[in-house]
Amino acid sequence: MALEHAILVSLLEKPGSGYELSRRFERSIGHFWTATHQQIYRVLKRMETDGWIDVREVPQEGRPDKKEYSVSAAGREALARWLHEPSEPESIRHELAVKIRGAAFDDPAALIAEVERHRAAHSERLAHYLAGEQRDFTGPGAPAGTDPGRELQHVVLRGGIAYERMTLAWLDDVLATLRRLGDDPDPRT
Amino acid sequence: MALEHAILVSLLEKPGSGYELSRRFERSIGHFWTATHQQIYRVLKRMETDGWIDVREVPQEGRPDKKEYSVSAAGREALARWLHEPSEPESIRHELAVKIRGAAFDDPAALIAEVERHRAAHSERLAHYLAGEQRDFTGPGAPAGTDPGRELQHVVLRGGIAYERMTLAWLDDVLATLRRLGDDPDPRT
DNA sequence: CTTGTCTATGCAACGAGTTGCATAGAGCAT
DNA sequence: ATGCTCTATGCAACTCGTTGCATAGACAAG
Repeated sequence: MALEHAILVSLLEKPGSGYELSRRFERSIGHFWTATHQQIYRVLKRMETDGWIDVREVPQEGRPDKKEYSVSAAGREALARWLHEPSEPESIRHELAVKIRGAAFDDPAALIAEVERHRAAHSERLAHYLAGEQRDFTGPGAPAGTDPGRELQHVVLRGGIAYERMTLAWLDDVLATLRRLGDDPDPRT
Repeated sequence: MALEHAILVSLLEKPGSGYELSRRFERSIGHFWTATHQQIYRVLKRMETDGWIDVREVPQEGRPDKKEYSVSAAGREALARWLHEPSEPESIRHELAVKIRGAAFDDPAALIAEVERHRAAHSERLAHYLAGEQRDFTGPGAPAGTDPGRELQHVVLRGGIAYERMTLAWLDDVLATLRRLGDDPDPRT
């Protein structure tokens, strides 16, 4: 039930259309919350009905018109209410972990390529986060000053970076374990 | 679409009833995959229809009878097929991250108690994982030997431990940031 | 003897999330 | 002309996941 609130935060950071939101959810926000354009359009409609957001038709040249959404006073209140509610610590759903335990009943070595694929994807994500951090926060061209919004965006990004680094180290551990089991499936023979 | 496969892995590790599975999903398996008993009963029924698992009525004393499920040959094949399919790297859904970015439009200091609650929960989980690791893998009473299944369970557990340690460090970073913003909301005043 | 807890299974309804498809204007390449 | 990609929005159908409720036997506490 947090997609509404993720959209509110994103629209407060910068108003935009459903399409633009879906692009943002592929990028910065998507690092910690994903959503398809379908979900976004449907939820935007409900939020509009509930009076959480205002719409403005924006005619454009060279491309279809868009509906630009921005957060209303009622939307800000809804966000504040949610921020003050307690929430549950996240439960992880790691498909790869299921596969690793499942590999005990199949060929562990067959998983190596799959784990390497995941490792490459996480490595790419880390590089992407680090580039974003340089660009927006720590690099020479990054804006100076102590804007609370920027500080908070930065600490969330640092979380993403820490997550990817931890995951890379763990996947190396997994690969070493799988290779060990492949080399030496049964030391008694 | 991995709940079926998580159940297959769990039943291969040890056959059991829907109730027992739901307990396991609260514990070891729940560390990387969660499910309520409702979901488990529904999926078990479908898996039985599909011939992936066999049932055995087990009369019990002092408690209601149970249906013990075990994986059939077709179930093992289904698991093997899934293991050889590529899967997408996980997308995280971190509600707390949304709240942290949202705090820029509310009072950042008001989030401190919430973050501390999460920190305590993760700290408890870490202690729980470490106790399990001692008991089952690294402690003096732990079984010796190089069973591939145990090795793989251990590497998954190490992943959980790494995740909780990383999360605790990040939450400390978040707390420091929130406190800094609270002490010094606007240095120009 | 009633209340509460634990084991054990399940239905019904709802909400969240995914997938496939459709439309439509603009620009670009062949 | 035709097909391809990008922006922009949306419907319909489906699966996944959660919540509330119901049943029922055994046991323990008051």
